Amino acid sequence: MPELPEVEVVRRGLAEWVEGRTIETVEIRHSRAVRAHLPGAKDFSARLLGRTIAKVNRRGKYMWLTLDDEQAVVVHLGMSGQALVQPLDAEPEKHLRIRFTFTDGQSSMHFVDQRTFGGMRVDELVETDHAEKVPVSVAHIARDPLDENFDPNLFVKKLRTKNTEVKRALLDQTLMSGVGNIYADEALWRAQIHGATDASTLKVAKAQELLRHATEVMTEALAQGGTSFDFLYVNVNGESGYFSRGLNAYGRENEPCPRCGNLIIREVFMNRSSFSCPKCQPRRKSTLTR
DNA sequence: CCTACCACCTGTAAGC
DNA sequence: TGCTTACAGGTGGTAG
Repeated sequence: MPELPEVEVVRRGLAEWVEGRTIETVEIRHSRAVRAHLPGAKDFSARLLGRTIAKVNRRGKYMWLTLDDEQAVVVHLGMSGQALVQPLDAEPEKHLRIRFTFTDGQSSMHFVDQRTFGGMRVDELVETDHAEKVPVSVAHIARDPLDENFDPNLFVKKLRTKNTEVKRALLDQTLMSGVGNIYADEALWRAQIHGATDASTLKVAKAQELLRHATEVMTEALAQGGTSFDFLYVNVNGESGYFSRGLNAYGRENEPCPRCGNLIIREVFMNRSSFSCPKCQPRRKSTLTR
């Protein structure tokens, strides 16, 4: 599951089901799922056996299971990862990559990932601003707009210094995290900005408005359990979210724009699809210097 | 330093 | 019915 709302849905589920539980067994069924753990799969398991999960945290699209003040298990879902809470006797899913059981003998945690772009690693925690600790591999990720210490003015400032297109900047997780292809298109539609607009040409007020829309659309999506087009995007109980019905542009090529009725178009940008309304979000001539 | 590109995978749907 | 091509909620490494 990918963007902030979907990851937060999973984080909440894990917080409910695994916080306070002690890991009894770790089964790695596909080494690629722990490829980011450089000391290897054996070391990964060894570091987890007998450890208790204190808390489940998130920044942007990254989650981590905090073990203590020094260490955490980073969980990244990539394009197709799922974290599921399953009964002990559940049939292994086709793409089950990692399985944890706990000493209470209750349910197990399954990390399922069709495309294996996601994975887990055990990481040291390092201190960031506001005396907060994050895993080393998450330290380069900016705070997301649902983070109480997120600084809107800092984001607006960074956005406006970028010599690139605004959609590319929205997807840059070092400016603000959590936004992916769906919510970038939805925020741009709400703000009536074409994604190819030079980020540096946005007025402060327009940049603030764009940020507000990004925050609002992700908050609304979270309240609906996230966006699911299929069973790849589900919560820890395997249930889909309902926000796909709240999308105004993403995936709606040739459908009328809910605001003006013109047909939504699809364009290829950064080797992926972008959806926009040609009337509400007119493309302007770029002055990007390259 | 900054920005742009694409490889990394598996599965599905559409086109011929 | 195949076979081929395009595409899918992300990102890290690297080339320029």
